[in-house]
Amino acid sequence: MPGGRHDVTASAPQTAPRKRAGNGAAPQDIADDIGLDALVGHAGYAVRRFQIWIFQDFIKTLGEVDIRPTQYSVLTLIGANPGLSQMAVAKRLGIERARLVHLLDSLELRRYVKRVKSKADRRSHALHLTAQGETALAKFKRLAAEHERHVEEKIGKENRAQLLRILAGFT
Amino acid sequence: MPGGRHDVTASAPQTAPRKRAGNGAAPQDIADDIGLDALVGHAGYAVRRFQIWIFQDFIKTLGEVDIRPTQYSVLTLIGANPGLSQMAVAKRLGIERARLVHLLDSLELRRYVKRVKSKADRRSHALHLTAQGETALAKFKRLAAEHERHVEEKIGKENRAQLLRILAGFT
DNA sequence: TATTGTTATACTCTATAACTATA
DNA sequence: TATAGTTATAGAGTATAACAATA
Repeated sequence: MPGGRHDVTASAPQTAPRKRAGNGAAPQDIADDIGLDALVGHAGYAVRRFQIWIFQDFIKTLGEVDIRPTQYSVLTLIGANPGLSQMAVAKRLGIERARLVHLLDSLELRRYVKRVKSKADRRSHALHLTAQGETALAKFKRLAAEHERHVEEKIGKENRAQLLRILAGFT
Repeated sequence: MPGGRHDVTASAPQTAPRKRAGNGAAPQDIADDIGLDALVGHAGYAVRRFQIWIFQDFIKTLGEVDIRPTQYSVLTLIGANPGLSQMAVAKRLGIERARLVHLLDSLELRRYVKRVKSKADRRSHALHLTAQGETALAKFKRLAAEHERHVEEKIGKENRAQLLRILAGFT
């Protein structure tokens, strides 16, 4: 990528913000003084930019184990609620059930998850982590916690807590 | 859509939050008591879910004019900075320049934008709104402001302001 | 009839690479 | 040689529709 804003290479800039004051999150590394007009007042714009940054840091931090945010959320949910059906997981995480099929295919191939035929309802599968999946998830959680520290370094501990409080209703 | 969490049909629930206390953003309409475990502590998860909600409300609110968030951001940026090159717009908004080509193709087809050959650098195009584009953008901004009010109703005026402050560095 | 998992298709978005015309 | 715009391709992700097995 040609040195764009999506660059996550420097994960903790915290060292003295330049130009526009702010909280340590410095977007304008290079001098482009282009006004955003109405965009600065739109929550969606800021949220989207932040979400891109945060996902890229997550992907990078968990790069060594090749786990992406959605895969992590699926594994965590199954780990905390063994026996869930695919529909239940899809609904809880807001993933299309058609897409979950492929996500689980790949997680099953990697031996993290197994589909067990449900006896109660023979249409559905009960989802479980394998022993290997449990071990792996523990490591993923440690890396995810590291990613979370990057977020703190980026926006500040207090602001991160505020954010979680404000958005708690959407989880 | 089978009544999922992505449902944006009821845009302003504000009327008495049920179950988990919170700020009016109610995710658990139906009784599924599935624990999220580590996910509740991850800013990225909450931010992603919120971003999906906010974009869907934007798309719905600007549905009558068929303008999506990215198109709106491009039009707004050009409107505020006439003569920008495609590279400048792409960099400022964090869009791949390859993708911007198609975005501009469609906006040019709809007569909102025109590409003018730059005399200074004959490789680049100076981007401008057409008269029609100016008029249309004014309407888009009114609708976007309406969308922004939906956000306020959803998370609260104070929280929205906090959010903008916390994420100001990412715009 | 309705639901679960599945397959398939289309469209959006991201990430690259390569080409052209300029610089 | 480097850059601006373009074209093309591959991979996620989203949104649908339809089908088989089962309820």
